[in-house]
Amino acid sequence: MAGATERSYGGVPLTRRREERRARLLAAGLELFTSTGYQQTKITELCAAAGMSNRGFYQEFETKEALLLELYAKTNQLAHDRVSQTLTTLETADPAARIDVLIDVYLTAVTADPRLARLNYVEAVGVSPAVEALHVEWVERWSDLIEHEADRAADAGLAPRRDFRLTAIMIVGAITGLLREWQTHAARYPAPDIAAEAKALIHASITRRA
Amino acid sequence: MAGATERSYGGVPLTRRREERRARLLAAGLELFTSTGYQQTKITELCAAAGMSNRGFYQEFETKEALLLELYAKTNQLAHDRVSQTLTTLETADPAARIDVLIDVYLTAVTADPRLARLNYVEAVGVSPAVEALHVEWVERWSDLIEHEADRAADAGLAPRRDFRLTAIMIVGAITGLLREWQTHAARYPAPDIAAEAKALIHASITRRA
DNA sequence: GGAGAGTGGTAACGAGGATTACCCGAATAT
DNA sequence: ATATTCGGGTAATCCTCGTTACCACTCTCC
Repeated sequence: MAGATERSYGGVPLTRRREERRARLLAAGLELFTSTGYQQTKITELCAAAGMSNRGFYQEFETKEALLLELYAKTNQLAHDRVSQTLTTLETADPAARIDVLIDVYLTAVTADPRLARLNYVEAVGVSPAVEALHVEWVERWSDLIEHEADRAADAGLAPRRDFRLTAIMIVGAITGLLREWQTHAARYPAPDIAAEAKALIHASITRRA
Repeated sequence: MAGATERSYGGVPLTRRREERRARLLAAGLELFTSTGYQQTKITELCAAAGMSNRGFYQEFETKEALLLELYAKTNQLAHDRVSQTLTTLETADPAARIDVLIDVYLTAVTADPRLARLNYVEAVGVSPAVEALHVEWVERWSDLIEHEADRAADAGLAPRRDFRLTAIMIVGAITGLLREWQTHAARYPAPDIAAEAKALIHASITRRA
């Protein structure tokens, strides 16, 4: 009845083993969802790839969708953390430079592993209301960030003062769409070229006078 | 043995009835795929919505995927026809005007019914290799068209001469992504505003000097 | 008017796969 | 050392849905 103390098996405490299994399932999910496809991936396959039995899965996740949601959130969270952290170190930089860095950091994060791009921009699209809701949430978050940068640019006189909301949403959609296409041609088009296109796009959208 | 002549039932010949059923199934598919969601839609529901029995479906389509493919292709084909037809009537117009018209015609076609946007940019994403293949095919086609327009702009001295391939693909991805976001906010953002953003984006991408 | 073929609906079949009940083996505590 | 409890794997269950076999009905042609 020592419910408080943690029993360890094989010298490894419960929480650690859970973490490890969780990590292995996430890795297996990323791999299979982006090769076999999300819908086509069976729970059993997932477990096999993660080196555990069918049951192990249900110990960690409610459903396959929950695993997808976590993968999606994790990727975005990581990218967002990196971007916002980088931006705080550039507090004094000029708005144009901030935007370039923003793009670079984001693209580096999501193109480092093409599977992440495929996961986020193909496999996680239209899966379920819950996934769509999470997507919308992240679009909001990214739009806020871009809108804020656009406002800074306007303050600095680099862009006209106006409501950048729709523009920000469009930019998020555009980058998303760009990467959605990129991941099928990843071999052909290097990430830096993508970044150049994205930068041109975002600068033009914000500074346009129309 | 009058294999050539067509038997008619209820005064309606076979081919016409098939056409009508096909049309009703397509309509039901568009409706259900975009409300219930593609994956969640059962064949039985599809048939119920189309006012026919389970069997009617298999008479016209191999699988649910085939129906989706046809819907997808049809939407793109229609938009493409309109765009290319309009462009031929503008043979003499200046490149910038052609691009604006291109955007207007395309966006009008796919935003006329928000369901079309949802179908193309959400429900039909990541469904299966076949659907992805069709998507890639259409991206190619649209990219060719845009690349061609970009070359014309370059010829006219409105843009630098360069390889516009990646830019064209990006533009397709960007418009796609923009519409993917738009369809969730359709109520809030009017189509003309979207068109303005899209035009700014495409002009900037083509004329950029970097 | 009847024979025969075409058409469409109903209902049952069967596969695929998520979920869970059960059992065995491992690790602690007395 | 052994009783006790916890963790994990296997395998059966159950359910959902796509698919199709069969039947009743309608229409044409002789």
